[in-house]
Amino acid sequence: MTVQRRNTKQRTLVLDAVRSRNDHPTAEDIYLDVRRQDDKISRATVYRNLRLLEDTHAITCVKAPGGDRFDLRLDAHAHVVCTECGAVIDATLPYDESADDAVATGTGYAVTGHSTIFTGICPNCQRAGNPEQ
Amino acid sequence: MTVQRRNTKQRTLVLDAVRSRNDHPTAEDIYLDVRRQDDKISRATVYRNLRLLEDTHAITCVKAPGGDRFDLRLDAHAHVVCTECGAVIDATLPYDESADDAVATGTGYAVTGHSTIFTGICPNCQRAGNPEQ
DNA sequence: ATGCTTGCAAACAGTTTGCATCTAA
DNA sequence: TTAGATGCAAACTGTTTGCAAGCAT
Repeated sequence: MTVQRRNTKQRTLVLDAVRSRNDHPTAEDIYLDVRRQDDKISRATVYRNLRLLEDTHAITCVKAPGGDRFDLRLDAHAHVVCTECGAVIDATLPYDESADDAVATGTGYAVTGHSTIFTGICPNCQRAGNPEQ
Repeated sequence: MTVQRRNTKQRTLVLDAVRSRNDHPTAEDIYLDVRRQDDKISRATVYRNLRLLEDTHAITCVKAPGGDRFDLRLDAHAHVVCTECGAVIDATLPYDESADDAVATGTGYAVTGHSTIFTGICPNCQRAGNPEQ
């Protein structure tokens, strides 16, 4: 039987915070957002609930360099990270499930999925000018 | 003009250590390997040289959950990570450069590349049995 | 000689954990 | 009532950095 979960005010705040933004916030971003509603909530609670909501499949998590980013979308999809400012957006590219089978066959691993992260420079940072790179 | 680099014993040891294994070692793995040749080398030197060799394109680095893994291969390619034991191997899958253009066009980002990580369970861990997952 | 490199220790970022207290069910 | 959840502080992991001494060029 599955573990019992309780509906605490804090858990709801964290879930709502993730669902209220589509810019792939960090745990710290969520902490700061939630702090505005409840100035007693601790980082530990935010981290614990983000993990728990992830385990529960209520949210997903993008393993980006520099730290995990949280996502209200539940379907597998690729992301693009700006190497200048760290912004993360969804990639306009369909998730290719057939690749999982191909790699499973080729490697012998029991493949459960894959994650693709594109790197580049976002329109804003391109405009802001890039002195020597 | 490009910055001057010196050929120190430590730098050579680190490069050789990465080149002598194809199992995508962590910085700590390399540190331990190199320590066997030079018991005075420090972690800081290993980390500094790994970064420098990466910048120099002498080695590459795989951003895996739990820490960077270093790779003697210089061509872009996908990886498969075992979620049980952390083993990282090369994926049997060609790197798709056309995806970069597609995403650049779709998002407005100046895409420089992408990295794909498959997750799954390696043959060893499958054999070792997986009690309840 | 010059200045890139080293080793050491301390700092750092992101995240997790032990524990006493609190609270949803 | 009681087991899950919280807040706090401390611990932890992976990595970077300041600094004085060392060594490649």
